[in-house]
Amino acid sequence: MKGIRLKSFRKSIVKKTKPLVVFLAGPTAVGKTRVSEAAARLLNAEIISCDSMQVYTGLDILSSKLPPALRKKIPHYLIDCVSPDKEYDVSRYRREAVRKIKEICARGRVPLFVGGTGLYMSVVIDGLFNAGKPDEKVRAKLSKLLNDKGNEFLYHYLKRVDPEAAGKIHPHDTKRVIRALEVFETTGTPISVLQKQRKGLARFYDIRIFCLNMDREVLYRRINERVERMFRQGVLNEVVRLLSLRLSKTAYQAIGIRELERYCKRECPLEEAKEAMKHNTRLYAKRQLTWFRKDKRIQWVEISENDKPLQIAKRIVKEINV
RNA sequence: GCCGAGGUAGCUCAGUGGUAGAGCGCGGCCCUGAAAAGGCCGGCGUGGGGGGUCCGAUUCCCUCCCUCGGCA
Repeated sequence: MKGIRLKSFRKSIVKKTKPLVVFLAGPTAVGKTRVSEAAARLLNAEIISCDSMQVYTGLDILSSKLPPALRKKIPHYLIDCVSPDKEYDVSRYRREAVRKIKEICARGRVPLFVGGTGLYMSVVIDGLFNAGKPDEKVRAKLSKLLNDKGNEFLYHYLKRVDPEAAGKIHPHDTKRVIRALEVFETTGTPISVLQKQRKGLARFYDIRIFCLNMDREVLYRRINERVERMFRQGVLNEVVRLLSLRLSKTAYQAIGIRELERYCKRECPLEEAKEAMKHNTRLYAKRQLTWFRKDKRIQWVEISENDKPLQIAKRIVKEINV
């Protein structure tokens, strides 16, 4: 019995010719960050953040970043790499993340992605179709069309040029209708055709995806507590500072900014803004879970609040070695 | 103790003698260059307990329990 187990263990090591890349996902406030430290140590890994808001400098409390002092022992990448007055998007994330993977693997270490932005994760793993940069001019033109003629008109336009994409997009989802039309107008090719042309990393890397999850009620309680903590740490000052800059469209959508902006403009009491932050964060966590649930490659790690980060990390590492 | 108001979804409340809705909350889902964004779908219920009238009660009557307000 022991011999067999040892044999298959050796075999699995020999078989692993592709470099290992690990993803640690999970809804907001589930405890990814604290587990990542322990997991990185056990795996001899370097951490690549997979979070659309932690890329921004200045969104420290809002995005619950690990303080810089605590990031020193293990290298962390793609945190604090862009100013909040700059736009950031999936494409740029993917480019930078793929570069980091190569660098880390070249050093003989393991890239460990940690974060809750599902789209960023999927784009790193499965690739992104190439449609060139977004064209603000075309976008503006299409928005104007939307304003003047309404979403049904825009949707019918899409239905004519790209029925396949139209079939997948709801007429009310104007953001996606516009994007599909933008791609068609700038490239002359329907987005539904381009979307099939993506190259993933699975051929070159041994990719393992883990998603932390816990009882929903406990998670929601933790989210509420986290928001309360943010206020004790001074989110209000942080947001006031951010609002004095010219925030980019992408940075502006972090949960907490619009809510506290309303308070600053005296449009609502502080308590209402705070409750809105809690609520929006809970909805966000729910959407994250829906996204992750869809990906059948994910290995779920059910945890309870009292589990020690090291124990959780050990469970994950054990799964990897199976 | 007496008088009044009321007990319907997780919460606030509508409504009807033919087994019930609304808002919020909650749940599920979609997603490919804005993703902490954007969009779609779902009522999730022993109608306070018991009894009576009626073909039929959440609705009418009686009783008990509970909550709130007033008087003691």
